Amino acid sequence: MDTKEKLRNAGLRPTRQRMIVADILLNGKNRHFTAEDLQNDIVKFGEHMSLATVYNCLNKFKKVGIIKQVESLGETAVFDTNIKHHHHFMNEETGELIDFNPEEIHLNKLPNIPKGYIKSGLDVIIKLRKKT
Amino acid sequence: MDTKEKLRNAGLRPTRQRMIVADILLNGKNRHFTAEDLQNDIVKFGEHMSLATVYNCLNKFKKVGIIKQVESLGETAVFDTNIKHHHHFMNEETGELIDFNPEEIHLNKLPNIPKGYIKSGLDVIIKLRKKT
DNA sequence: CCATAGTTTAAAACGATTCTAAACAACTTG
DNA sequence: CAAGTTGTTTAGAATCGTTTTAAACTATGG
Repeated sequence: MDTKEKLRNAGLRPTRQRMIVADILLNGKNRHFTAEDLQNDIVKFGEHMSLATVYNCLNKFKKVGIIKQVESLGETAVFDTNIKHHHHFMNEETGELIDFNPEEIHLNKLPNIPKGYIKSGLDVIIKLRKKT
Repeated sequence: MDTKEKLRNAGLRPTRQRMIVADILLNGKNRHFTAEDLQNDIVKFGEHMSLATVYNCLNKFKKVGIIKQVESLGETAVFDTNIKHHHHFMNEETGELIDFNPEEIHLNKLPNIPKGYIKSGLDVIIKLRKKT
């Protein structure tokens, strides 16, 4: 399936800019990147695109599920008076956090730590929605 | 132990502003809050403080371990071409991410979901440091 | 008290992201 | 394929959260 078709299947107009981005991103290899990373890649690719367009494009791709955005707890810093190690429930709609203790979760198999690294922490976020 | 002593024990000068913040935060009840939330509380408390000071203060408190900042993956949006459900290793020093599959982690006990909510997701972040 | 080093502040600077509004390009219809 | 509609791109401005600047201020140790 070529890029144009991929975009159409996703319900997106195959514009010049989206084709470029799709060609760079959807080559089978997975990657993590910021909007600026991608803009740099676009330049290396011999093209140019305004950062606003990069964002537009990524947000559309995200909306139709071609890519994901890595989970983060939003853009503003949240502080916590609970200094014991603990995990969080997060209300997806509001961003509101609720603590839970590490004893309430049991992890008995953990992935192998990549070579050359040691584990320095582990955080679990359980996302919640209001029951309807 | 009074507030002044608490701050001194932590190695911080007990300034007027820090006393106010400590009095508001360290009352035994845990809470999540942003810098702006706290500034509003300070106003309700009948005091005033510039937002820069609120940030300074929270960052110092964080540094000495009186409070924590809720984990987040930094301030810039990170996108991911891997759209399957997966978790992340994160290099704490660089922010670099590495995926791992959900099968590589076994969660056999999960905390009770708060009343009125349903679980809509679960993310694990394992933080890494370079082995020395 | 004095001197020093640390702290507070308003205002400016900053970096990431979104918005604006105008030019433009893709799609639909006839 | 022409014309009109609708969606997209863009530069530049705007916004938001946070940090820096530089000057006034304050806690601390002698």
